[in-house]
Amino acid sequence: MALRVSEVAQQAGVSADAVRFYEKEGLLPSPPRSPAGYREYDATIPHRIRFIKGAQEMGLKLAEIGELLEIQDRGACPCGHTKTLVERRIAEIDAEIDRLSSLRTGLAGLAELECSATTESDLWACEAEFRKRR
Amino acid sequence: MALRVSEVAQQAGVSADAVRFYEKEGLLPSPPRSPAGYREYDATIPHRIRFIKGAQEMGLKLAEIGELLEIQDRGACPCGHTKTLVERRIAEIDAEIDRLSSLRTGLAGLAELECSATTESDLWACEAEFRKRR
DNA sequence: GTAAACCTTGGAGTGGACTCCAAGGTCAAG
DNA sequence: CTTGACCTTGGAGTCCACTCCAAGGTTTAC
Repeated sequence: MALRVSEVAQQAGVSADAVRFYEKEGLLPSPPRSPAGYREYDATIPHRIRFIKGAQEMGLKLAEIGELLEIQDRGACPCGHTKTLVERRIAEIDAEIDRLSSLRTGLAGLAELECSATTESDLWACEAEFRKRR
Repeated sequence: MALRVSEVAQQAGVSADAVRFYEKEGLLPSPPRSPAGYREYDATIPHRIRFIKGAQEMGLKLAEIGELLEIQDRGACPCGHTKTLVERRIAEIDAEIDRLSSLRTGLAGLAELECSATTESDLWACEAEFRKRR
């Protein structure tokens, strides 16, 4: 009935090492142990791990996900807190998209340059050209 | 006449530790030393460091910048190589922008949800909702 | 009975670009 | 002559989310 660490890992799509790591970091509760000391998980744990992975894909850090889970485990709804984290993350994403967009523009201009391998065109010239174009 | 490590660092806008680090990584030549063993840089080095920082801002890794500088130091024009790196980097940026954009869409939807702190709305509900919206 | 396939633990290693530290040497000013 | 600001080196620490390992114990299959 009870799931072993690698079964949980396989169901959640992560490694057994990762499951133990999440436990060590406090994202998963310490499960009961078999007489031999093996971890015995109940069937809800893979769900919890998939939540962790989902939140991670949204760009949240393990520490942040841990906070959310902690609030949740205390019986409260962490949605307000989640919203704060999500909004902060959206702001970060917007900043990052802006940064990457202007970077892309700069690089695309650089790539277009006629910078054939003749004597005077060199790396510094490329870079000087790039600077001009900003 | 010769510049000391912290003067170079200050002119280039980096730390003295970073200058020594670049030397160790092969991005800067080992400069001549004073009788006491102090590094003595010529005036072109801050320019080289600013180039490194510029290339870094474009998202190139130190190892890649090192390759470029090595070609350059051998007297060849690294522009062809640069172009390859730049084009690869543009592709990475495009992929990253796409990823962030769809992430943003998902998160924005999540943030809009009426997920007030009543009994049944919890983290898992938020997440289930998020999954539906993809 | 033995081999394969699990499980346990603690601890080290990864990448990237540094930063910080200790323990000592050097140099100019007052 | 001492204070303080520089310089040298090697090596450790940072962040993040793991992964990999060794050295052992357990369980399962044949």
